Amino acid sequence: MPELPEVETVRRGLAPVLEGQRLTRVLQRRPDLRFPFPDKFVERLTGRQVMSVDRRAKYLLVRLDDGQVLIGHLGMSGHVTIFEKDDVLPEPGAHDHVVFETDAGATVIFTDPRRFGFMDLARPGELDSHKMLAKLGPEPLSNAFNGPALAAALKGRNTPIKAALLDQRVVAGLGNIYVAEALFRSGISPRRKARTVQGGRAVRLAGRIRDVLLEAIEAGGSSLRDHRQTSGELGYFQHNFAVYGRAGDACPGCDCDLAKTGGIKQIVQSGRSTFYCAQRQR
DNA sequence: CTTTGGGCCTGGACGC
DNA sequence: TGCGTCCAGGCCCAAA
Repeated sequence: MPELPEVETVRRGLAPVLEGQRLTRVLQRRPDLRFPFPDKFVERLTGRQVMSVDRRAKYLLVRLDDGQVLIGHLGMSGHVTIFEKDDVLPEPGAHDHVVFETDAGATVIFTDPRRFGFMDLARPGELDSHKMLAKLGPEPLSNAFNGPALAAALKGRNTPIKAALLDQRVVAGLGNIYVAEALFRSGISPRRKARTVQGGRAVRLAGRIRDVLLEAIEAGGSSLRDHRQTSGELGYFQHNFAVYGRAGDACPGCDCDLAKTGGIKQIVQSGRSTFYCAQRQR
């Protein structure tokens, strides 16, 4: 489940392969992913030069020389595989949905078994008003995101802080995993009312969100260097989570009696699993 | 306005 | 072994 760090890792893998290159061939192997591909998707991409590969929240933004922007989302199971000029290409898999070739001879294959991902092509000037991007909150690694800004976004919100942090209008790019990890590091219970996360709590939470994302990006970057041909998901797999997926375990640094507390709790909030330590998160 | 819940999609884990 | 069931979850949308 690619969240911001995994998407950033993919971006870093793609940037040197695509930037400055021309897309000589684009293969679209089915009519839709989560949504239908836009009209004339292949025609509008073929021959274009890539100016930059950027990221906004969990979206990849491939800016083209004619002002169009290719928007990509990995969904749950999406990933990208990069092949250099002389690499041997595998037979196409059932879930390899889009293939890009550059004039430098690189091939980029987008694979997504569950098809929760999508691709769209914004026309020049229409990126900011795109339905998926228009309402996004601040980038958590930007200067716009800090304690006071987070406190303001949470003010008056009656939902649990867990649900509020998953709302991409509050902060853009967090998913179920990093919300759990950031709340653990902050000592804040996922069940706490969002509106009560103010002042010092909000400052601490904003800081821990930054920390955990930066650490995960760093882990993804190191794995990327080790596995030149693939990007995405690796950071996720190699990262050690303190609470996510660890129901019943003692949390790191915990000195309380596991037999008494039962360790890390797993509950369901708005239909999703939440993991936390009831002793250290209040 | 806010909040909640359904639906999309497939592979893997699990139970019988 | 083989089948059925459930779960994972990002995001939009409809409904309350």
